[in-house]
Amino acid sequence: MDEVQVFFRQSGFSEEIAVALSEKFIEKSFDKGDYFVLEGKTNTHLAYIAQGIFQYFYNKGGEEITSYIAMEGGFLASLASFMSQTPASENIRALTPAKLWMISKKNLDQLITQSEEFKSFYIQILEQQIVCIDKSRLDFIMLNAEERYEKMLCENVTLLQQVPLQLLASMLGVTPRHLSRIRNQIR
Amino acid sequence: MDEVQVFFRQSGFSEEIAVALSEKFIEKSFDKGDYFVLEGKTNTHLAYIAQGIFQYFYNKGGEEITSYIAMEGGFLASLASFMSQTPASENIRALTPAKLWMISKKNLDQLITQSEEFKSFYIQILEQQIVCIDKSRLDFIMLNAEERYEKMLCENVTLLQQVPLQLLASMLGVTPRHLSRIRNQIR
DNA sequence: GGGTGATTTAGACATTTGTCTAATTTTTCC
DNA sequence: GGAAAAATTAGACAAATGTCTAAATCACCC
Repeated sequence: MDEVQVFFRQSGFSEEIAVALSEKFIEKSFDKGDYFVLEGKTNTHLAYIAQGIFQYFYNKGGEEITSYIAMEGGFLASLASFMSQTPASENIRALTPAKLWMISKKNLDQLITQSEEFKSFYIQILEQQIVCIDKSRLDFIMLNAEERYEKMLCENVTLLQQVPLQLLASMLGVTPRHLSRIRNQIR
Repeated sequence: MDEVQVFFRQSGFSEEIAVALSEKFIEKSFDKGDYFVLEGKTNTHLAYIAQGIFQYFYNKGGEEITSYIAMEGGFLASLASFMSQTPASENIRALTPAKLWMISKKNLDQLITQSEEFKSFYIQILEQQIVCIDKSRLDFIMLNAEERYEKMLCENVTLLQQVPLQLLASMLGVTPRHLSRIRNQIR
């Protein structure tokens, strides 16, 4: 569990607290295709992605619609399900072999209650998440598909290299056919 | 400042704490058209909407694009600007005469630091906001314009009654021309 | 209460995006 | 290394949405 400690040390926690925190986390490996969250089941753990890529997706009449792709260094949870401990309406699965540091809702709540410092840390994380999600939402209002693709091109080259285009298309809110047109046009 | 106290009492705080909290809030009235946040200026206060309707909008080459409409009982802030105290990239203004309870970033941080109870309350608010924004973002991926309009119809009748259709169109991510078509089709 | 400006609707046409399909290229796996 | 599956591209046409414009309706103000 060394790496988790290092993470918390780098996030500004003292050695002592970092050790205490890291004890609440469990490390888990995922094969490609393994599910972290399954639609209908409650999302019991929050995770930090130490390695790998995960896909959030919904089932809409048999078709899988990708809503987000999370990568190394990000957090993983079906937010509504985890926060209110109710069945998830989305799925999350590994697109590559992956390694997660997971903490249960119960342990997280305990940490938040017990450690003033961690509580502030959690607020920071929440605030960061809000800003990110809000910006992403805004992109759908302000930009057309081509602009959204170009933004993705700038901000996340790894995504382009490692994730099938059909998933990116779905995440951009267009069909693969149309993404192909967009890519053709840019050239 | 009575109403603010009532609000905090109803949110589960003790009389004593509710009084202390309410002292940090200032009440302010807005005329229709008054700005709460101006693009380029830092959003210094977080507000609770006691009365009125507010429009979030961006300037895109002279055109005003509405990203959100906030109503009575909601919170008001340009999130990224307020949280990191940097210049806002959006505007927020009153669509109707309005009344806000405002708290400065400094006072909010103080409350969060000083009151364990308030800190937890703030986490609750953040978590609620995340879930809301995330759902709204998802609507743009999962639903087409007509479905988004119908959802708005179900969930927020007040919006339909009190906000000009051109603004709703902008918020749905379509032109007024197309919203008119959608409304015509539903009949 | 009537004029003025804002809001809403809608026609005609252009552009964007989706659907269906098939060909081509790439990846995977034994 | 080669067969099978998956991913990517693209043609042809359909549906959705935007642009420009004008008419009709509504709201507001003196």
